Order: sequence, then structure tokens, then C-alpha cells
Amino acid sequence: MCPASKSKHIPRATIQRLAIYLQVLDALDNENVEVISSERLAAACDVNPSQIRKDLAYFGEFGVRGVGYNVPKLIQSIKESLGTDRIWRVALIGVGNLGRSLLRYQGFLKRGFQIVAAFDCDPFKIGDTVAGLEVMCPRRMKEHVRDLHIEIGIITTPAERAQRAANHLIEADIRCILNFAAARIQVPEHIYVEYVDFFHHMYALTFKYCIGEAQRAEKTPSS
Amino acid sequence: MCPASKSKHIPRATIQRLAIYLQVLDALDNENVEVISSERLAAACDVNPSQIRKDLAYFGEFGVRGVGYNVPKLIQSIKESLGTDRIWRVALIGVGNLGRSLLRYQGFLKRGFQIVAAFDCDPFKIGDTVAGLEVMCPRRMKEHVRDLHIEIGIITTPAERAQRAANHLIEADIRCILNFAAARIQVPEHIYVEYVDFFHHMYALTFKYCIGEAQRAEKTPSS
DNA sequence: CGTTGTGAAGAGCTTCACAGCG
DNA sequence: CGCTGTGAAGCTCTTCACAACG
Repeated sequence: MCPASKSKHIPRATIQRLAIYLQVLDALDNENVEVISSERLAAACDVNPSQIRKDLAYFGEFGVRGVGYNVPKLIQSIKESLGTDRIWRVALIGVGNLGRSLLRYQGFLKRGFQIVAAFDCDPFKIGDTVAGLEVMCPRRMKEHVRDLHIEIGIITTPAERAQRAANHLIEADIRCILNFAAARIQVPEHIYVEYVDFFHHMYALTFKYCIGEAQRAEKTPSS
Repeated sequence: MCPASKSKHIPRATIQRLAIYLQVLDALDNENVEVISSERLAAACDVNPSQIRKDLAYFGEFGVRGVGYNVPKLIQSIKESLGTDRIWRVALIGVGNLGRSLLRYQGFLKRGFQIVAAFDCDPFKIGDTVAGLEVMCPRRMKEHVRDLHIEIGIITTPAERAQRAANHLIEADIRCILNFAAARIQVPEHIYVEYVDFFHHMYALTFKYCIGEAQRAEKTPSS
């Protein structure tokens, strides 16, 4: 499925950067740029050129020495490396504000994902249609997951219900969970979980700002 | 403002973990748990206990030997360390689907942030009221930022307009930018930027899954 | 000639192991 | 006695420097 890895270990940070490269390469492709060097790509991504070459080398030799990387080919290669050269089928659980926004979001398919089912335990929501999908009861998740070939679950419930949602997903044999709820969840070892919480980034901002200003103050002692 | 840092360098990863600790500690506080050891907190956060002790030690000595950490006090200390023991005033630029969701989101204040202005360059949107805020023209950003004491800008424009939005924010003397748009932006060195893109986490999931399954296949050779 | 791919050096982060202390 | 705080060891990731090559 994904050729990946040369069976070496690949740093988690590398994967995160591949997503960045993909973003920038997509923009370049839209401008019909055909070839790019690691140096110019590095500048656009704000990383070290060697880093890019090493990251890519984990998965194969995609470049041409003396020339650079072919943009469309590199996009394809990175997608293959990440395992997104196909469509992954996704279920969403928790049809609140955030859940509805995601269901209506048009950008999933372009990135290799498709939401094919929505669940919520609120009886007043069950049966509603959101973005063309009928909201279903989590108790019947297992059969829906089987019938619809769902591989990824997105949790968008309130924090206090995240664990229950996760239990439903695991019970339904889903192995990959993306958790937007502001709570940690406990899962067996063979389940993969990723957390999304933009406040983490907010805190990173305020912290960097505080540190930065404190250092400025040092360099420019009062008066 | 933030006592922070002992002037040592603090790993970026530490900041990200502090945000996690805060999340778990908040949940514990709601259950009226008063004291917790690094070992039990570590289990809940899925990290190494030494890691927690070291992370906290960067900012001070918050624990009691032989006992553990006082939950409410530790929450307060972490907030001070991150610089969120006060309210940060925020502007949002790009009142599309995502922008509107964020404007309506009730959870900001509790975490130390308040959106006090919304901008969009679409003349059909300017003058509309969303979540109690009037949508304003980005050209007048500078004066609004000054008058409203705004310190952070959130970009929720389409990718192709992210750079222009950033330019507006920088022009208005904003130093901290949270970028939800799927595009890298170029900024001067004294500006702090954080990127939010949940597809990065999606890719991390699919990748881990592919690798995991490939290794499983190796261990269980066919037949 | 210019840029990639890569071993080796360097930097940074995590984990260990235990002294210090309530 | 138990848990924190921390120096030192270990490990991983990043950067450098240059050989390899179209």
C-alpha cells in the first residue's frame, strides 16, 4: 500500500514536515512551477535544505542532481509515502458546532479523505440530515463501519463525552482516531490517536511572545 | 508578566506538553482531585514521569516531596508560565465558514483569550454582525488594533489570501499570528507565527497506520 | 557546474538513577 | 517512607560538509 520506510525508523517530525512540503508544493504546482531545488523549497517552508533532502531520502531518491525536484512527481511521491494516494473513508462522531463545520467542509476529498457517516447520541439530532449525511445512533456504529468500509473516526463531542465516543469507535473496529475534543482518551495499544487542539498553538504563541519580550528587555536595559 | 524561564532555554516540546498537562489537570480539578503525583499525571498524559518533573522544574518548584502536586496551584502556575494568567485580546481576519465558527465558539475566554474584532475584505460582509461583532474593513485595521489593544491575529482566509491578511496584521503592529489558512506566510523576524492544520494530524494517522500494518505483516508472514 | 544524497559531527531532548527533602 | 528535583547518560533528530552524479 505505502512502499514507505526502507524499514528504517522515520522521525515523527519528518512526517509533519512532509505535510508542509506538500502544502507548499501544491501552491507551486498551481503556479505551474515544474522544478524546485531543496534550497528554494527550504526557504518557502522555513527549514534547513539538508533537512528536506534527508526527509525525502527516507522514502527514495526523488531528485535529479544538478537540477532539483520535479514538482508534480514529488507531490505524488510524498502522497504515496504518507499513504494518501487514495481515499480514506471517515466517520464523524459528535454533531455539534464543530462537527457540523467539518461535515460541511469541502476540502477533505482533495486531501484524500471522505466523511461517509455522522453519529450523535442526542435523540433530537438522530435522523437529521447534515451536508447530505443522516445523523445516526452510535449504537449501530459497528454495522455501519463494516458496510461503509470506514477506517478513521473523528471525535468532535464535548470533552466529557470523548472517552465514550472513543469506546464506540474501538468497539466498531476502527483503528485510527482524530480527537478534536479537549480531553485525553485511553485506548488499547493497537489504536492510533492524534489530538487536534488549536489552543496548544495559542499557548505556544503567548509563550514565545513573553520570552521574546523578556529577552528584548534584557538587551535594552531601562534608560 | 510571565516569571518564566530562569533564563534557560525551554524546549518547544515542553510548551506543547504543558498545554496537555493543563487539559488533564483541569479535568482533575473538576472532579475535585486536590493532589496528584507525577507518576499518575504521566499515565493520564501518556508521557514519562521524569519528563513531567523536568518540564515543571524549568519554571520553579511546584511540588511537595513525598506528596505530589497540588492541582489548583499547579494549574495556576502553568498558566503563569505560559503567559495565560490574563486575557489576551484577539482579532480575526477572514469571516468565512471557519471564521464564523471561531467567532461563535464560547470556549476562548475560559482559556484566556477574547476575540474583540473581526475583519473581512468582502464588501458584502463588511457591516454584518457575527456573534455580536461588526465585520470591519482590513484597511482600518491599524486604528482598531490600537484602540482595542489587540495583540494576536487569527487568519481564517482562503489560502491564497493568507499572505495579504498577514501583511495587514503586521502593518497594524500585531506581533502574534495564528494561521488557519492552508498556506505558509512570510513575515519579518520579530513576528511570531503558529500554523494550525488538522490535515497534518490526519497524515500522521494514515502514516502511522501504514507503517504499523506493514510491520504486523512482517511479523506474521503469509500462511 | 550545480544540486542531490549521505556519513559523520553536533545539538537538543528524554530517560535514568538517585540524592534531597517533607 | 515516598515523591520531587536534577546531574549525567543515552538517544534521537538536525546540521554540516562533501562525494557522487546528471
